[in-house]
Amino acid sequence: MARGRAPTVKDVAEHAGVSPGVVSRVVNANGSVSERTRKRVLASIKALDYRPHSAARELRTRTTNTIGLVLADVANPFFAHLAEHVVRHSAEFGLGVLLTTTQEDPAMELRSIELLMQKRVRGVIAAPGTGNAAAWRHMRDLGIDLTFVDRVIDRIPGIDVVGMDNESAAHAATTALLERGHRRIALVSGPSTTSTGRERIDGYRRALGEHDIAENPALVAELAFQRSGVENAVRAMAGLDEPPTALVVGNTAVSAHVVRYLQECGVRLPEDLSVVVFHDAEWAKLMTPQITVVRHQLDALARNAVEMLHSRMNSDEPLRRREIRLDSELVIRSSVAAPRKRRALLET
Amino acid sequence: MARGRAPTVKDVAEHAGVSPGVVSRVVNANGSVSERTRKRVLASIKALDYRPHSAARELRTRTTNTIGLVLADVANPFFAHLAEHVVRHSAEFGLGVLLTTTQEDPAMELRSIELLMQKRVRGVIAAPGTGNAAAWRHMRDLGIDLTFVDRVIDRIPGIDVVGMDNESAAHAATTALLERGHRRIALVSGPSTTSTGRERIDGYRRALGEHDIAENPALVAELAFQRSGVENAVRAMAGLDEPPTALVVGNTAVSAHVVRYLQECGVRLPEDLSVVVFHDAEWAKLMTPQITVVRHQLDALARNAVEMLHSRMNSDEPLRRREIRLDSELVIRSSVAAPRKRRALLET
DNA sequence: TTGTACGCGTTATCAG
DNA sequence: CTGATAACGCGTACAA
Repeated sequence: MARGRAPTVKDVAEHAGVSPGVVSRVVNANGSVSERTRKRVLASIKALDYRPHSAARELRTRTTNTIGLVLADVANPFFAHLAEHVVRHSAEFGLGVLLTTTQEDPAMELRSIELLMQKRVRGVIAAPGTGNAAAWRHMRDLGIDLTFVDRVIDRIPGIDVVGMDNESAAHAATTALLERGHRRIALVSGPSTTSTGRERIDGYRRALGEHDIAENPALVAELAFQRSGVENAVRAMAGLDEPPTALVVGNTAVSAHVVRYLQECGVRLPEDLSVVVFHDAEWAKLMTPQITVVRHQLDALARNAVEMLHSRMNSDEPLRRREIRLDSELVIRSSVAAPRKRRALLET
Repeated sequence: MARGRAPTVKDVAEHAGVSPGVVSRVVNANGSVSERTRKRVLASIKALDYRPHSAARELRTRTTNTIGLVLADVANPFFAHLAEHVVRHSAEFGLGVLLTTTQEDPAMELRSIELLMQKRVRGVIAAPGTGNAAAWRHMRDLGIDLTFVDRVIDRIPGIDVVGMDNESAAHAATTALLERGHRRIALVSGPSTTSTGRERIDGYRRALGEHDIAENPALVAELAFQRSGVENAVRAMAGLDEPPTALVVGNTAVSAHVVRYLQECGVRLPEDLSVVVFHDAEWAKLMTPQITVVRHQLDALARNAVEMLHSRMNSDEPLRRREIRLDSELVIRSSVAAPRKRRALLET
């Protein structure tokens, strides 16, 4: 719908009987201007409902107050909370957030990157997927500051990272199960092509090793971040001659599906299976039994990401690459118990 | 971090031995250009890694491919899913999405509006709160196309709306309970200052009326979209001489808290209380019993919103205001049953 | 303290 | 089919 053109500095200047330069100085609290004319200009601005044109300003100053946020799937409660916090903290810095979603699809991620580069965003916060290392590096080389959250692509140096200490978290979760007497502990994790997947598997392994338990490959399932594959993986593990007595789910994208499928199969928690899940989603505390979770500091994660990006954006010095790892907390709930007598997990 | 300036049309033109205008025509598939030079220009673009500068283009063409999305709280699963779908469908149209969050705070909403106006976004999709009717109207008057989702501010004509048929949904939910023999049905809804709150209360009332039941004000709680107030409201209703035997929760922001508090109080579902909740969140099907829900067509909601906005953006004709109401589906699960013998709901 | 003039990168117009 | 030129709205040196 076409409307009358929005007022410009020129209009304001005319209305106030000054020159455009003066108006600019007023709105940007830049150069000096007499109090009298300042008042007059301010009045004209209000009178005309003047609003500086972002694009023009960006063009002239060669900078924006917009950042990009690239996540896999905002419908995933983990990313949803992360997004909410990032948006809130960005607003505190006066930064707008251009949100983009990839569905874990490298092609979509590439399109996101391309969009953000055209928009010349000032910086980007991203939970990177796999396969676009070159594109991310390119982005950084072009001067767009970059902060990775949650995940790392360790092939790319010079990019700040803020994530969780996944190794320790997985270690703690596994150890808690071991200490309750479990010996056959299964792990459903994300792909080991992602940093989070790798780190969580590492922590799991370390815990097993410390208890002199040989790792059983059949008990480790690397699932893509999609619903498909969940049922097969669960059935495969449950159908083993010696099925697991405990399960750690380190893949937030599928954890609800895993738990739901266990329910559907009639697996009783924690009698038949003890369960620990990464991320303290809403449902964890609503279920019966309440699910033991690894609780992340999502707000701190977001705050650090925004702050790191912001500081980097405002310093010409290419600071050394920083990496922050936040501790997670193991919240024991009733889905964890000592193993019971051996029996088949599923009636097949 | 300062980097060498990005290449411009001028650079590309030089490199290809043509004029800037030709380059522009090539990238925009606009005017006509000989195949030979087109190839050459394309090669130069690739060679220099040229990317059109969004801001410059916006300045010149007086238009953007960015829209705003204003929601209350992306951490709320309802809005999270909505956001995901909006972002995805927008991407299909080549639209970037500037996400903003208000926490149901009018002041934050106003800041969002201001940000989006400065950015001169092409259009906005918003679930508007209360108290900024004038600002929204102003935005529309300035030529920014507007589509409201989920909620309506009916004081503002000329703005497209796509929402759910809340009245029917609440009516259906209430009726399902009535038909199972419930007579004392409670309702926890959002503030009646919001359209969704009002409509859901209306539907609830109509259902009661059709069954010749007088409305009991003590059984209707209008809760703000915040956690606080949940416990008091629940306790107040449970403490009545004649406590409700069924409950409809029409406020997605607090529904999980309501259910959790009921659990904590030892209220058994559905024996002590039948429950229906708006929005089919992840946890509804994970709980024991599984919760009966009103399931919305969130993807259709988002798709319609984006499509309406897109069509409006691309037609100079100020089309008549359109309003779309999507049906919701009542998904009966085991949290609903016939009322049992009367007993106190809480041991006080 | 204020005004002027130029350039940011792009596209539309108009001659050639 | 191509090239030159102006203008989009703003900030900023520099001159007044």
